[in-house]
Amino acid sequence: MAHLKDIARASKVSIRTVSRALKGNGYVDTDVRQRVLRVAKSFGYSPNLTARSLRTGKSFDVLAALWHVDELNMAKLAGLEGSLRHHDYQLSCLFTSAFGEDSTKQLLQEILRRRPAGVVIFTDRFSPQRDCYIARSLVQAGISYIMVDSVADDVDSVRIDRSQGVYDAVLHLAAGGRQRIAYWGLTSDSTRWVGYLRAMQQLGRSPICLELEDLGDDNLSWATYGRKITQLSSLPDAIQVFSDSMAFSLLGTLHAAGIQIPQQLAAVGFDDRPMAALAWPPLTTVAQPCRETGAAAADILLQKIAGAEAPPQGWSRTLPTRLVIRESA
Amino acid sequence: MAHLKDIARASKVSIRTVSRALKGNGYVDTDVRQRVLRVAKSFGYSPNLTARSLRTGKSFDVLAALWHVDELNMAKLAGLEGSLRHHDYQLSCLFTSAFGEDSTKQLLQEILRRRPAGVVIFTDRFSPQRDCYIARSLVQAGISYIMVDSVADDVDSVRIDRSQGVYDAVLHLAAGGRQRIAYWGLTSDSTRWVGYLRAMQQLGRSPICLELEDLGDDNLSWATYGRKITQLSSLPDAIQVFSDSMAFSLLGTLHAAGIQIPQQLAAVGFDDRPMAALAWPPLTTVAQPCRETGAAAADILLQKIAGAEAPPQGWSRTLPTRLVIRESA
DNA sequence: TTGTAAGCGTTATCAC
DNA sequence: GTGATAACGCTTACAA
Repeated sequence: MAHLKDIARASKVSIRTVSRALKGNGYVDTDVRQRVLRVAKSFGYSPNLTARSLRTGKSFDVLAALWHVDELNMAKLAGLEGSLRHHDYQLSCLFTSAFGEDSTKQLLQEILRRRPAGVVIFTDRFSPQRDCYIARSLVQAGISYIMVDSVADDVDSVRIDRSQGVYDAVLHLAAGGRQRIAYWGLTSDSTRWVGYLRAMQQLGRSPICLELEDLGDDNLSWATYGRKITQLSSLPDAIQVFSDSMAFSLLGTLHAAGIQIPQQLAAVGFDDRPMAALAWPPLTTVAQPCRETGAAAADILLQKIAGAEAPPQGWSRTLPTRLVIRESA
Repeated sequence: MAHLKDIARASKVSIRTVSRALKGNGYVDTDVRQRVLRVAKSFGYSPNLTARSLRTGKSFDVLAALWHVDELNMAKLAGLEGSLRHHDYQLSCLFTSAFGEDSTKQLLQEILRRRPAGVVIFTDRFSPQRDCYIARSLVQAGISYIMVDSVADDVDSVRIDRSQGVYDAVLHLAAGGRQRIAYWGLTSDSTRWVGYLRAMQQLGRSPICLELEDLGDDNLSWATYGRKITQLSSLPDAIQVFSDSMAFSLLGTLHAAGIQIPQQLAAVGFDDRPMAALAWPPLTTVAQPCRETGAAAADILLQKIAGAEAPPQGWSRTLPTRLVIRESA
């Protein structure tokens, strides 16, 4: 692998001149520049990034830390990497699942050890206090960060407008003539529930929550709940489901109970996992803007790294979802 | 951030001694070592990896290149990262989807530019020639590599014994009393088909292939094919399906056609995606050993990086699948 | 057992 | 415009 020195020798100029010619940041005679560029190309030169980093004190590594190993995060990661690469940054990953006890501390240590230019935290959406702690620690260490999907509102995060997504879906159900639109989900994520309530209020209807009384029992699977739904004395004619996963369970259960979808009951999921298109009937669902989320995270993080001022509304950004209408509703 | 110099000054010894004390590779007086270690700890010292890399000429970056953005690769990636981290290597990612035309060339250029210690190629299982080309290029550039799931047999790759997986599944179906066990899949991946044929031969039965005559038409979705299956004049009583995705389509279709699963027809998928457990009925399927695949890739790659001799049978390794029995078969 | 000094490949300062 | 030369923080011969 060729070095600056080799090119300097071959072009009969000094290293400094080669450096200037290649980066185009100083005055170099046009002829000399041409020659140097040609030689560099013929040598297949590409700078040693390690040396550059050491000298400039700058890193071009962005570290992503992930809790959930799933396809949604994978797509967000892909969007992130594409944007970073476009700006000559590289993406490294850290899967927290491989950490043991005291994983947050270990994660932070590992981050500090690697001295990345910035960090992207893909939160698990269930630990706002942890998010805050991590954010504080990183700020203190002088490392730029952006989170993805944090529900803590005092950290910089790219968020997805889940509330609006559910709102849109419920209005779609109503527009389709559905009268009794229910919600089946978890209270631990309030954003979707809030969107449902807003929509029902907008429609002037009373909310119907399918959260059954013994939901606290973790041993009952979603499928079991689905079966309970089919046994309700009065079935709703539409259900907004928390996630595609739960919607899948429900769909099968409804089929098994002989309930026609969407004729008797419409169902809408959330996430738009690839499987949604393969369900029977193909699942209408609220799509997360995965690639865009990753791209937005890259955009914000690079600005922070560059030392830009935070915009008046802060760094956080909320991206819209997209209702994907298929056959289930 | 503290440097070796700072610790040396504070401990009243030379940089060299600090280095030795911390790495434990030379003779250092016990007292001195204790003191240095204490000071280093109080300073929160951690070595500058960039400087170390530059000096030693070694990189501790492993680069993973991925074609498919899905949860299976994500799990393999997680397994890979965990193992690498355990050996103080870090994992960087490159998603080929973000490359434009001529993506293979671009990918190789990007790999060379970054000078990683090694490369893991997560192939798309459909381009053996490309795999070979990439492998040759990397070897020529002196970069250690390992592939994941390559179907080219002259490259080093961690493979999954899909053939055996399907074989096991078909035998399971037979053990459950199924008489007419069919296979529904793509010919483009022959490994699974071969496993099916082997099993049927072992059972002394004739294979039943559900690949319908107009399978060449890409516009027909899997669901459409599923419907065709329900319309067969004589239905099989078990189907080994190519993938969980296709099995999902099929399951819904069969339900819609009023076919009881597994009573009338048993179905087995392949992959064990998380969704499989949520299907109705929960899908019996052949699980890919994702984390293990990633770990094996790390293991082999690190050996190659260390300059170890290839074992007599070559670097490639084939991992067993695991039959996950749920309710669909 | 410990210290001195050179060097990894780049970038940046300054004088010519 | 261009060229010596120092410096980034670490590792490692070699000397003491």
